[in-house]
Amino acid sequence: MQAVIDAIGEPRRREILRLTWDREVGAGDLHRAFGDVTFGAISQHLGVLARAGLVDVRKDGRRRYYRARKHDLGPLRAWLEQMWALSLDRLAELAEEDERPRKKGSRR
Amino acid sequence: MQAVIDAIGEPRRREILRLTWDREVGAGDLHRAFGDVTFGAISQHLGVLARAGLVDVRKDGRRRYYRARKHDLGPLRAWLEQMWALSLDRLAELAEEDERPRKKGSRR
DNA sequence: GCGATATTTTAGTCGATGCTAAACGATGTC
DNA sequence: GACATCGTTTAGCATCGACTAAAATATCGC
Repeated sequence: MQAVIDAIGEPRRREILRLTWDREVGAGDLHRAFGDVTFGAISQHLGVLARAGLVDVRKDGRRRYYRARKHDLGPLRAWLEQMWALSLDRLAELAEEDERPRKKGSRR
Repeated sequence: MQAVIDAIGEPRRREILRLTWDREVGAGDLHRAFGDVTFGAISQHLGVLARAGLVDVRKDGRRRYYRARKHDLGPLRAWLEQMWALSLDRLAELAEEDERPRKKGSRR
């Protein structure tokens, strides 16, 4: 949870998540998408995101492709919803939204 | 948005939000709830939360009562939901791959 | 193997932020 | 008014994290 918040607390990391949200993107492409920052810096951000479990990495030759792991923003979402659920009568509405696929163990 | 994330990025501030989520709490009571930190530090956290618009303050004599403003965590929630919304189509595809019993999308 | 390419890791700098202690401000009580 | 109580603000310090430049690692083509 803290790791998730730390990860999305940095604007560049949010941008990386956005860019990789529904397709793989190579580290170099990500770097080029920014332009005002070093490759090293981006790599470090990717490291943070990976350690927080928010991106997947696929290695292909000397390239590395990153992709957001949407469902692992879940803790944050759950936290928010729990906050509301504790007090709000929107509980029913939230419960409806919440019936998302609960597939095999992709929990953490 | 950034202000909201910064505000909840600090564990103590999250705890303050939690404590004031559905009732007013005096600054002194909040301080006492922590115990391992100065009154000044708590006051500073309260300032951050207030500036981010995440708490209301009510002044009564020399006391100040704080209370979370739930709906102003909205930006974060909206951001999260937007992220998911952006990938809804793809999610639908994925849902097909899963052996998930096809139920109509209860998404809004 | 050698050099080029793609990425990560490391060392060091700098600015932001949380903390404490102390000064300050405002309000209640005598 | 004098004094205590409740809270905020300030100054200074320490830690953290984002950044750069450079070194290290890995893989490709020759």
